[in-house]
Amino acid sequence: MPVSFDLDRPPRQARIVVAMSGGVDSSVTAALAAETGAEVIGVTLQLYDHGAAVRRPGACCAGQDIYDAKTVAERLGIAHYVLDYESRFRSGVIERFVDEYARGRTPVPCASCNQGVKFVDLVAFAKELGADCLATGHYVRRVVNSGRAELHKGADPRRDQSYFLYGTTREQLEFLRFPLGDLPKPQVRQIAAELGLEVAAKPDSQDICFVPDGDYASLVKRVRPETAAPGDIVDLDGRVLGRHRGVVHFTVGQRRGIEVGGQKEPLYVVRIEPDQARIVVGPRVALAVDAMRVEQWNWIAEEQREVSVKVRSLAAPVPATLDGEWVRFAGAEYGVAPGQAAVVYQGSRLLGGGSIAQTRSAQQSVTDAVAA
RNA sequence: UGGGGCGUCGCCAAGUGGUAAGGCACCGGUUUUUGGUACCGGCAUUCGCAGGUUCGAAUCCUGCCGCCCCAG
Repeated sequence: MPVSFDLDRPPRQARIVVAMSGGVDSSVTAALAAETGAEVIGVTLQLYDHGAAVRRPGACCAGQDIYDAKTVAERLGIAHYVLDYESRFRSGVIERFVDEYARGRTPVPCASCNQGVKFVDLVAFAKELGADCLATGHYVRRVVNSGRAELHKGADPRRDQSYFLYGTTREQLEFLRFPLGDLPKPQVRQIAAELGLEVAAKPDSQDICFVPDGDYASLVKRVRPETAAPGDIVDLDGRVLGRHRGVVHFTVGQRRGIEVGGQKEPLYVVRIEPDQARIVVGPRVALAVDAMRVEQWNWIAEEQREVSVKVRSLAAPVPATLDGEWVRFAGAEYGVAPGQAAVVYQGSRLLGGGSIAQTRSAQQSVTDAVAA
């Protein structure tokens, strides 16, 4: 039984563009689209030089992945295009990524990728092709309620990817389809296997797609050498505890890599001061935060006051109250890093989100100004 | 060169005759389409060095080396 893509026209007359990364998820998405009887066009974005990443299993849209996508498209008998989006990806995702680190913040490149390259540029391209929709393999659900599209978490809570899609606009959402949102991952792999897709057992992607070996620090240092400047590691009172090899190696809430021993309890990064090349560390309690300021909000739904919010992709949402740009947590949150996304939910529905700009310590109730 | 104290894993630190706790750091793994967190596992055949006593010592004795403090 074919999955419905909820189109205005009968499938036989419709055209579906599928974003194919070369992985299992988007391959199955393409297969499901083809099953409807619609004309399906697979599109793969070449996002960065595949030289270094070509051998990485699970990397997205480098040489091997493009080949995999093409192979799947052939098997499904659908058209397939490869678009060179390298320069857009560089300016929209990679440069922003390194700039954020240079500011002492911790970016979410997957969110900016979806927000820009995928949902702006690719949507525009699909519309140019006269498509009825753009389908992707994200594990999220698009629910139409009273004629209006809502974005919900994926049915498989372990797989939900809505966190990375908070920047989706209402307009984009009208055009997007996520046929995997109701499926558990094992079933997706099973479908891939039944169809004989060679990517059926391909490992899930992980780490940052454009960073080979997960060594993002090397990339950032190359583009922004100042992030490699050595500096002091100080405690909350300013006492120097040690030295570090560049602010790029740290993120708020981080424990490992501080290399300061002899303590009674572990030390965590509490604050990053890029201008001073200084890392401020403290015990876990110093990480407690009771509010944060979020900027560049995007609202898919109507704004609400009482919500639940996620400050990282892997975490249960916690209750919070919205007050303008500020989000007050009902309890204390730990390791809230500026630059990460704050995503607001009501139940399974994603209401909106933005970028964490600064946090307020629950301990002293002082505002930590984040270096801008 | 008078007196006192100390020297146990990279750091902190238990252990004073019975066959080396723990914490921090570090390393590895698990988890994960961001970073991080968390969790699990690993991590001193050896206690400044050299002798001695003892069935048996990091623990007792002797000497040496090093460091700290007080007093000169």
